[in-house]
Amino acid sequence: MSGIKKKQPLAQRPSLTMADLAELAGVSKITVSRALSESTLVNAETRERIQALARKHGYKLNVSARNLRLRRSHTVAVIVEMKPSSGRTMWDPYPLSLLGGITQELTSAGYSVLLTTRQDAGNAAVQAADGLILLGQGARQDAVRLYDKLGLPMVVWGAAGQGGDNHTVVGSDNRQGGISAAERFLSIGRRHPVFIGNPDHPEMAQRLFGFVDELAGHGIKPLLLRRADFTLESGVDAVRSLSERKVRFDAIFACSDLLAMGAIRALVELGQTVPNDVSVIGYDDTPLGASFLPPLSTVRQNWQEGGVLLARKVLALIHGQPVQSQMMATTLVVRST
Amino acid sequence: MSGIKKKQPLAQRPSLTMADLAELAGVSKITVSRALSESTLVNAETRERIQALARKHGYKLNVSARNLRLRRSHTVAVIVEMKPSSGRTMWDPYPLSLLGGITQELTSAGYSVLLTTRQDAGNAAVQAADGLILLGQGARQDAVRLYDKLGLPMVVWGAAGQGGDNHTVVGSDNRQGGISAAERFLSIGRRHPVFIGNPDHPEMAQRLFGFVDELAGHGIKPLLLRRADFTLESGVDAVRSLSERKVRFDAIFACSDLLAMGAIRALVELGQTVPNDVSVIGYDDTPLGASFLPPLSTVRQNWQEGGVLLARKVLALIHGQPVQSQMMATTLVVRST
DNA sequence: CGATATCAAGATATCGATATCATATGCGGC
DNA sequence: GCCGCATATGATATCGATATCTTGATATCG
Repeated sequence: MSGIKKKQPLAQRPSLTMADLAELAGVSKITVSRALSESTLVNAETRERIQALARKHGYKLNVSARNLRLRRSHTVAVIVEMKPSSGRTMWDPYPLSLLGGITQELTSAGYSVLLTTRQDAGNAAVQAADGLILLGQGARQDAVRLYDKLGLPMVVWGAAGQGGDNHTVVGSDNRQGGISAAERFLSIGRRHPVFIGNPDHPEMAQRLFGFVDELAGHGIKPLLLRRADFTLESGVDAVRSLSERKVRFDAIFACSDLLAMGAIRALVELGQTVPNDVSVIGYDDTPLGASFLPPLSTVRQNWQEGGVLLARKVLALIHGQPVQSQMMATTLVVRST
Repeated sequence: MSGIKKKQPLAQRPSLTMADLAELAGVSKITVSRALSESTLVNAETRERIQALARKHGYKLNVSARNLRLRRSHTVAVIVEMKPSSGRTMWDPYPLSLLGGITQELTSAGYSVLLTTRQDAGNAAVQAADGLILLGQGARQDAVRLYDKLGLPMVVWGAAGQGGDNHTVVGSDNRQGGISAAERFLSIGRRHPVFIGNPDHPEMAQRLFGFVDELAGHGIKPLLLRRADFTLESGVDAVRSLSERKVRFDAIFACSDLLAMGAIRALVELGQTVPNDVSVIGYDDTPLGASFLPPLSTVRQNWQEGGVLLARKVLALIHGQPVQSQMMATTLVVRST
C-alpha cells in the first residue's frame, strides 16, 4: 500500500519510511520507531529483527520529521565574524582549529554544526538551532546582545568578563599569557620591557593587564606600543619608531608571532642582537615562529581544546545544566629569543 | 483557540505558528503561508498586512516543518578531512578561506552550511542534505566513492580528472601554476630547475606535470626532489641534500611557500645568493612570503573565489542544471626571488 | 447576456516521526 | 476465579508548513 502513491507531487528520491519498514516487519510504525531508538519497551528479539531490516534496506531517518515532532533541531549554530580584509580574521590559521574542536565534539555528541557568518544570523535556520557559539570579534557587546535576544543557549569565545557576564565565555587565559611573559622577562633580568599590540581588543587588553600587573609587582612599568595591524611590517615599524624615539628597551612582548618576527627583523637591521640585547616573546606559537631564525619564544594557546570546551558548554546549557565561564591555561614556549 | 493547548507534552518556548498569525489576521493559514512567501496569489494589501503582523510579533518560520513538507533540507553538507597531525591539513590557513567563500555564497542563497568531518559523514543530518561539498584530502578515490553512494549532488575540491570524473571537480589550475613557474624560469634564462614537492598528491602532481611539460618544450628536464612535509625544515633539508650531492641547479620551484623559504634559508647558508645564483618560486602566496627577506615570488591561488565556485556548482546541481568541472586560474606573483 | 477568464482565499490532505493513551496477553497471589 | 501488574504492541493525535483542489467573486468578451 504505502509503497504506491497515486501521485507524487513533490518528486524526489523515494526513501524508506518507518511505515514502510513497519509493513515489511509486520508491525506498527510505532514499534519500528521504538526499536530503532533502542527503547526497552519493545521485545529484544523484535528489536533486533527490525534493526536488521533497517540496515538491510538502508533506512534513513528523516531528520526534519523528527525535529518537527520533538521541537528541537539537534543543531548548534556557529557564528563567525568575517572581516576578510582585516589582518586577523576568523579565517586566520588559528581560530580555525577552534572550529575543528567544535565540530569534533558536537558531531560526536550527535549534534550538527551550522556554520554562519554574522551577516545572515537572522536566518531561520539559525533561529531554529538549539544553541549558539559565537566566534571572532563578533564577541563584541552589540553582537552578543543581538544574539542574546534569540533566547538560545549561547557560549562566546573571548576574554573573560567581556560583555556583561550574563553569558558563558570560554577563552584562553590571556591575562595569564601576559603574566608568564612578564615572569620570563623578570627571570632573565630585563628591566625595560615593551608591549606591542592593540589594547582595544579585549583579549589583547587582558594580555596587557597581566603583563603590566606582574611587572608592577617588581617596580617595573612597561612601555605600551599601540599597533592595530598584526603584520610583520607592523612589527618592523614598531621597533623602528622605538629606535627613532631613542627609547631604551631590552624586552618585547608582542601580541602575535608575526609582530614579534617583524620586531626581530628590525632589531637585527638596527644592529641589535636577539636575545642578547633585546629579548622577544610572541603570541600564538605559529609553525613559522618555530622555524624562524632565531626560533621564536612565544605564548601558546590550545585552540583545538578551546573548541571542544565551547562545544561542551553549549551542550551542557542545552541540557539545562549549570555552566560557568572558563579560561584555558596558556603555555610559554621558550625558544631562543 | 489555537493559542491555548490542553497539554504541553514537549515543553518549549512557545513560538508563534502560521495558524496563530492566521487567527490574528482573520485569514486562513494558507493565506499566511502565501503572504510570507511573497506569492502573487494573495492580494498585495493583505500580504503587507500579514507581513507587518509577522514582523511585529517576531514570527519565526519552523524550518523543520517546511523541510518535511517540501522534502528538502535547504542544507549543504561540507565534509572536511581532518588529519590534525599532518603538516597540511584542512585546518591550515588557506583551505579555510575556501570555507569562507562557501559559507558566504550558500547562506546568501538561502542555504545552510552543515560542517562535518569525514568520520561521521554517515550522519543522518548529512544524508538529509541537499548537496555535498568535499574538501581536503578527502577528495581521494575511496572517500569520493563512499559519498557518491548517497546519491546526492556533489562537488569536490581538488585536481582535475581526479577520481573517475563522474563528479564535478573545482580546483585551482595546478598545471597552469606549474607552467607559469616554468615560463618565468625560462624567461630569465635558467637552465637547471628543481621541483620540490610530493607528486603523490594529485594537486602537486599537476604542478609537476605543467612544470615538466613546459620545460620539455625547451629541451630542459627538471630535477624532481620528493618531499612529503611542507615545513620550512623540509625545504632546508632539500637544498642541503642537493648541495651534498653536488647537483648543479639555478632555479627552484617549491610546492609551498614554507618549502621555498626553507630552501632560501639553506641557500643563504651555503653562500648562494637569491635570486642571482638561484631563483626561487613558492606556492600559495602566504602573508609571510610577502614579508620574507627577500620577498618571495610565488603562485597565488584564490581560495575564497574557489569556495564561491564550489557553492555555485552544488546549487546548480541541486536545481538540476548541468554543471562542468572547472579549474581556476592561478597568478604568478613575481617578487624578488 | 451567458460563457469563460482572472483573482483571492479557503478546505483538506500530507510530509515522517513520536508522545500519549489504550489494548491485549500472561502470570502470580489471595 | 478475579484482581493487579508487567510486558509488548497498537491506535490516534500531533508537530508546522505547504501542494493541490475548490470555491466564490469580479472582470472580460463575443
